[in-house]
Amino acid sequence: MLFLLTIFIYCHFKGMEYRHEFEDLCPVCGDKVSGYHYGLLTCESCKGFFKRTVQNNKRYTCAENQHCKIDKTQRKRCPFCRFQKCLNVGMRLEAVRADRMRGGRNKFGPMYKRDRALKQQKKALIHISSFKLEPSPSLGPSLQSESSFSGGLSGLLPPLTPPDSAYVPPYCPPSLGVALQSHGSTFPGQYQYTAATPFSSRSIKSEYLEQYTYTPDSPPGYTYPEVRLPGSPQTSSLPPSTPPQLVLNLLHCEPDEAQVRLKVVRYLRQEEGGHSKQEMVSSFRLLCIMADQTLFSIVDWARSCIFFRELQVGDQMRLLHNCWSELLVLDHVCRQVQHGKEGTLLLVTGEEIEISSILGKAGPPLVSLIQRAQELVKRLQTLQMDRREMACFKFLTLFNPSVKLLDNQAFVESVQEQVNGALMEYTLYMYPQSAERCSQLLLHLPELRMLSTQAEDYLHYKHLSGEVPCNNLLVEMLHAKRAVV
DNA sequence: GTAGCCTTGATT
DNA sequence: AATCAAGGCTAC
Repeated sequence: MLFLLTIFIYCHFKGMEYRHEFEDLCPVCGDKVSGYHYGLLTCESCKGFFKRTVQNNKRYTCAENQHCKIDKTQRKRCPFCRFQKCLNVGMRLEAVRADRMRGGRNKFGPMYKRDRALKQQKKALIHISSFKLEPSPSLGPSLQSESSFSGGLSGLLPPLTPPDSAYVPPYCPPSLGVALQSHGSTFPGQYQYTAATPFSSRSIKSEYLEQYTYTPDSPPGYTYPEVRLPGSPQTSSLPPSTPPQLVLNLLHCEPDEAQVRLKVVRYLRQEEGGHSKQEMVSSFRLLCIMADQTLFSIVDWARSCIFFRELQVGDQMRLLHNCWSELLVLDHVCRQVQHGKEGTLLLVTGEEIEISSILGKAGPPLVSLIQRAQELVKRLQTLQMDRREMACFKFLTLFNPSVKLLDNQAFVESVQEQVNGALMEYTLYMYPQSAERCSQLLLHLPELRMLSTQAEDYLHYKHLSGEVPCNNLLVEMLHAKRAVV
């Protein structure tokens, strides 16, 4: 009986949500919608705000912690957060015309039409079956269905018991357990859209889809390629009309590179300082410390991540034990893809080193590892893999459904599926001219896995010969995995 | 700077 | 001719 009541309440709640969805409320501030503006249905004021911001290249700063609530009454208080929300819900920079031409239509016309039809369809469906738990998957995500609610994504998750943060499995190795449960080490500044970045170095070209970078400190000369040119052939079925919200959310989980860099550099200095000048810290040892610190930041990233933080600590550990080396390799590879300079490697510390200088000193196993990784980097560079796709890769790696003995296997599988779907949708949306882009990207995951296995083997070998510093997370992970397998 | 209303002009 | 999403104008 209680079960039925729960179902009823749940249905009722979902029903309310759907009703909400079709009310004409601005996804940014909740005010009344006045029409499609810059990619989606918004109110007149947010339309104007978005236009002023983009046209005048405005830069705002947030006086709080960049999480200000934006509603009708408070929308004027923090333009930074308002603009961030505009971007988050999917307002399109490229719909603001650089030439300020008035009137006419832009390329979004068909998209608006399609969205209207989709909304109608969905409305009809909900009218017919108002007690259905989930909307028909065949309808696909609506333009604004998820973005209309600040907590929209949690609605996608199955109901879960709250994570039991006090529980530590008996086999829990010390430092990972501590890292997973400590609450003082998260990065305060996660990646956020900043009002300054998208327009800082160039003007917005009307009708061109420019992909803007989210990193405040990405190399100044590096711009992402322009895709979906006006004349580019479209596939027979229209690409999705907005980027899937999930992909945007995944990117938001990314840690602040500058913070990670600072942390690692600080730790390395401390480590170097602890030794006298005579006993210089070996480069391999430094490399281990760097990797170790990177691993800590990866664990920190995972802990604060959407989906992952919903899991119980036991499952969190199992997932991390499974993929730590893959995530480390992926971190390295992604950094190189973004770095984009052939012949040099960009370290997590921000230092740039010549590959030739390493190859000269390193032994054959490390040389092979570096070369193999560089080949992967090259292939991903050719594909021009973007940051959002990289964020998806991290999640696909972390939520590996083949990990055994999980308490919540179904959840991990569902995340894998959701991210996979979102990546597919994202690539279709962003790169409609290459329908097979998603699979082209995914083809590289096995190589990533093989690389990480090779790296683990190398580390294990080095560990056995006593060259890896003790008491680090790296070794702990190495042992944990080998103990299980 | 904000936001409501006005003008414009390609598309239908 | 009607539509409607761009940019413009202006009282606040």
